[in-house]
Amino acid sequence: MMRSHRCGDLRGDHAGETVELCGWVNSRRDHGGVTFIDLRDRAGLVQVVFSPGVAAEAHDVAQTLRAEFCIRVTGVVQTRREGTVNPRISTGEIEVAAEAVEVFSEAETPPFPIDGHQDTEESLRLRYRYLDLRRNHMQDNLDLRHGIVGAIRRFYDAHGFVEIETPMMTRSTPEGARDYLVPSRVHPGKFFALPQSPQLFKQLFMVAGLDRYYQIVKCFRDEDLRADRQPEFTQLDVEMSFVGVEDVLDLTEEMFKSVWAEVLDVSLPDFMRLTYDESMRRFGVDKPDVRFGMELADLGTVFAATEARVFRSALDSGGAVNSIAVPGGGRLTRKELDGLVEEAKQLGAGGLVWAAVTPDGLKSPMDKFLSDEERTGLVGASSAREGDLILIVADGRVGVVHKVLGALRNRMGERFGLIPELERSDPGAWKFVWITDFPWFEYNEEEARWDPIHHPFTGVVEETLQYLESDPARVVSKAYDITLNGWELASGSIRIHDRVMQERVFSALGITPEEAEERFGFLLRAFRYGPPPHGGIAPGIDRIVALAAGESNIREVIAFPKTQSVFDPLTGAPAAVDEAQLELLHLKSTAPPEK
RNA sequence: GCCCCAGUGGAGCAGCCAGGAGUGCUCAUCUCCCUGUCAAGGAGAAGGUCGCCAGUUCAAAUCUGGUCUGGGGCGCCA
Repeated sequence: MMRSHRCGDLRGDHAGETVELCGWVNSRRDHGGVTFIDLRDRAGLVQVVFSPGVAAEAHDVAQTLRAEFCIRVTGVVQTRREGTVNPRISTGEIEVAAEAVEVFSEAETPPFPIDGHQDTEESLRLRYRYLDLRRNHMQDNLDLRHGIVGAIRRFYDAHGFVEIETPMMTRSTPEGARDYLVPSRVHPGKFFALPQSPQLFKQLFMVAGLDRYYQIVKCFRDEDLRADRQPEFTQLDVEMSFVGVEDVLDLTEEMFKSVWAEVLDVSLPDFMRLTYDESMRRFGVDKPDVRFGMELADLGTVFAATEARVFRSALDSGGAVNSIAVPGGGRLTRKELDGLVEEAKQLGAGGLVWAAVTPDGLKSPMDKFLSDEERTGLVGASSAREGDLILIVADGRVGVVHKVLGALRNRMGERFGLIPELERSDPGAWKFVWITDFPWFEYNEEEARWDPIHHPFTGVVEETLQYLESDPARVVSKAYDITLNGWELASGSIRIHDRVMQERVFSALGITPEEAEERFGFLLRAFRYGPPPHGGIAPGIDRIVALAAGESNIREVIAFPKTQSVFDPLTGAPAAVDEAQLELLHLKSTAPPEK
């Protein structure tokens, strides 16, 4: 070994020891005589002192060192003189008196500072990701990811699960997200698809009797990116046989508790549970951030007899009038209020009615259309206090009302500082919520048909089976999500294991037996051979780690992520390929030539 | 496909609303000084086609249109 210790591991106990350290020059403080180097490795920083009187040769070399040179230092650990201790670094009680230094390699001046005192534009960080990953912060994130993945594996190992790999080159299924395709050289004109999830394979494991399966696996979806979405991402894929909804919920909750205990030393309380309906009614979204209040209020009763046209027509057409009360929102300027109206329109609302609760009563563009009872009822039902701002959305479509107010609630929560800063050691900082009883179907306006909210293999709650053909909106599924602080962390369901039942569902989805055979024939065939009752869940690893790390986007916990336009500034991928390569794959590009 | 924000020496920002010479700040870089600093300090220097293209104007970093890149969001994401 070239080194005896890691820089960041040295402590007072090491005083007197001769050590060999390898690392990068974090900073240099040259006093002409004595020269200090902060040496950095994965474990952290340590101060190295070069004194001309102690080691003249090493001191000469120290003068030539620059940021990010990779070096080895041999020296003696000594406790620092009184008054020179640095409490801001973990090794601050000691320093290393250099006796010799070896320069492994010099470094050009880096394109951005590595010592982590200022943010850098992300595209630059990604182009030089290897330098970005030199930062202790990024290394800590990757280390946390490793720790979480390890804890997950230990948990499932201890519960009798077996990790099995599934193919990366598989068959395209036209539902769901767009696929990434892999052309076949051997089969002209045919394509493999990269998996959006190993869904069908894990169900086949259950048919096979493999009982308890899990896998930590890459999945691929060709959709537009977000802070919590990358085209390739990692899932913890889990499936179990002979279980119902409660069994999966219990075990998964136990898993999260075990990971948080092991990795963050936090003992999580039992997870909150909300049905989908309750979540939508109270928070307007199916991934509620319950770290703050500002819940939606239903004003249907208040405005039951209203003359105000926007409210009247919304209620008459079977829609809803809902509000939120933004604490302290009354201080917004007219311009800011106009901005909110614009935001609401952008989100799909016809408009947004605001009403400020002032000492002189309501101040609102709607005020003249309201009766006294309505004014009182509005403030009361919205739980608004003086100084608050009530935001009201009315629409003939309840879904629009929820969507707009749900989004505004999240934005207002952030803008008005209602979301407490994450205190990672506080069990109360982690608001896990189970969302259950999802509707089975959602209406697809564009295609004028009913689509599954989860996927076509999702089980149906028996009591609602009767509506499968007559009233799809009333069918409840055996699907569930875990959300954490407003992020969807996991999705799962109990599956259909009965072939006849599965065919009935396909039929309700408008999938003919021929189409079903074409797309999922291999699953249906498998289901002829004694499939067990089964179900599972698939938490997103990138999101879990990002939340645990306190990051607001998953790129911070992925070593080599892509930009929002699906580009990797480091490698330049995606890139053009030779005509010959295309020919071999029986492909011809129709893309216009590059400028 | 759509909406919003940003792009100014190597990094991070201010300047833009209200047009008047590339003006400023912090850090980095280079030279010199300095034996206890720790985001060292002091003195000096070098470094920019204000993302790009067009328009308005006597004059554009600044106003207008377009475009590219990055970020946040809507749509999309079974």
